[in-house]
Amino acid sequence: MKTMEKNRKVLSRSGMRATSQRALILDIIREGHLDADEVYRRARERHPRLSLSTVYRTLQKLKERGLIDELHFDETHHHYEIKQPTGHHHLVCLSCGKIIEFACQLSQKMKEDVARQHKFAVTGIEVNMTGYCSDCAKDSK
Amino acid sequence: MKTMEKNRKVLSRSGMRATSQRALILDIIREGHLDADEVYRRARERHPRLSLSTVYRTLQKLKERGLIDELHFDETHHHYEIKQPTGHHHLVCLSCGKIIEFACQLSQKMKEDVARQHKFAVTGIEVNMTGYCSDCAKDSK
DNA sequence: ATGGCTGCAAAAGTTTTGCACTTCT
DNA sequence: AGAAGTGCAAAACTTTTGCAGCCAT
Repeated sequence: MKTMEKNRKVLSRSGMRATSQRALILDIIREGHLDADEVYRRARERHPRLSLSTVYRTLQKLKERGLIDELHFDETHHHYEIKQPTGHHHLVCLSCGKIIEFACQLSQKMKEDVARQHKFAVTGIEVNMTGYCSDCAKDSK
Repeated sequence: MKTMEKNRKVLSRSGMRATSQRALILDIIREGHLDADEVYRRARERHPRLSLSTVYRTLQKLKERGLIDELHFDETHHHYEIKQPTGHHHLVCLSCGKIIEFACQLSQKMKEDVARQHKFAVTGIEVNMTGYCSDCAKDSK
């Protein structure tokens, strides 16, 4: 598998040992905005002896090294996504659970405003909106 | 206590039974952006037989009725605050943990942009920034 | 009075940790 | 070889639930 080789290189370049478990987990995170348990279940299909601890430890480490981002939706657990070059934020459909990414030029300005007004050195920003997607077209009034 | 009477009225008006536990919990949430366990600990000082289950059930119900908002910071548990008339968002200092509220006129526009571009009916928005407050003045570069 | 609420205990769900063994470099 | 990573089991932490009795309306 070509992509596995690429994943190993990404890991090495970030100063992490390139194990098969990590390459696999990285591969799976590219599939979407998954939580730890979903990563675990998908990974087990290809590597049945993988443990959930390894998933958690790997997610932690990938986050520290800046290879993935952690998302905090309205739930008791987190979701993860591959770090992307352009900043973006998320919409969560309350009906079907779909997660939609949206680009946002305003959030940059928002950061600057806050930094100026509160003398706050911003290192991260997360914007999450909830609602109903066009497919679900809820008659919520 | 005058404020307890007020809390009971708030509860009744929202169609909830006004119990002493709920009035107390509402009172304590006014103290800040607390998580369930912190609400529990503070509440026990005034009502030692209060159970943690009641705290969770009450927070759940207050959220449903729109009396409080749930915040999702970079943690495995949630925080709560009294619902306020004007929308605002939060800064979390990574050094001292302080939470700063900031008003934001841009988020309204952000919602409108998203609604238009993705045909998404927005019901909620949460903006959280992390960084370092002026007191901590980190030499993070 | 009666339906909702509470406390307690137990369970469920999520994340972390200790340790012996394995793998990467 | 040595350090870092893994699997397993157990623990820790957060939240939910069943149930008998209590309380607000």
